[in-house]
Amino acid sequence: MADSGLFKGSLITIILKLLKEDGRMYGYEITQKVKAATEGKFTITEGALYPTLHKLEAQGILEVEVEKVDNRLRKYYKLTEKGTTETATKISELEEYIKTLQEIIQLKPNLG
Amino acid sequence: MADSGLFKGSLITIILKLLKEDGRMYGYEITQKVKAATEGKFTITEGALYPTLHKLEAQGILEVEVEKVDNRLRKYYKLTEKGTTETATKISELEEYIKTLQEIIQLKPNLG
DNA sequence: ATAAATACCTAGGAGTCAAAGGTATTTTAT
DNA sequence: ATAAAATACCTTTGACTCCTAGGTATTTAT
Repeated sequence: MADSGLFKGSLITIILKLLKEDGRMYGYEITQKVKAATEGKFTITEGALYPTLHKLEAQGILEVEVEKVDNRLRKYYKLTEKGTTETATKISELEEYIKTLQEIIQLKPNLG
Repeated sequence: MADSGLFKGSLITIILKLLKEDGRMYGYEITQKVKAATEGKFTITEGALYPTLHKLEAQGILEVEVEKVDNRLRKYYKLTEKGTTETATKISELEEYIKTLQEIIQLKPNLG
């Protein structure tokens, strides 16, 4: 997709997945991790990320621990119990969606 | 994704892919084909489809042939030459996107 | 006779993400 | 020493995509 942006719904699932694997992360760390893990193919912008983190926190999916490192603020996010369940759901929905999408994209011409 | 709608960008690619395989199709036919091919998992709504067809036509990606069948109007769409190129691009972009998405979703925990 | 299916359409709204701006500190390069 | 880049947070506004909900008209099934 070059730089035509993230797919609808994928942002939240990506965040949850990273938190599932890493235990806890702070916002800036998430942006860097995604960039590194995808070799720059995906970029999570801060304008999308921070509001989403706040929303997930308000929904009880994430919880926050604030820490001061080198006089700079860091807000570490991690999954709540509800968030862990939600993550599993989101990931399998995404996998299911991708599977269906691939089936369509790989449709062969009607022979005959 | 249950019925939480199509991913951003996938609608156009799906339309183009179907037209690539079928040669020409009319709007209503596209909605039925997608429903059938995905066993109801994807539904292309008419409110999304028709404006998109018009847009693609305006962009010179599709062209139209109007026919009257049983006194009912049908607008058959097919790819222009430009549309054929565009289709190839969109499909490989989508495949690339899916690949990256899967890499993220299948990330394993950092051992150690 | 009525409902469902076929076939087209649009206006308005909801939701997701990005662009572009802001603050403040620390590190690196000059 | 100074300037720039990186780290780390944030919000407002807007673009874009798709859906909801309505509409018209004909044909087929009940």
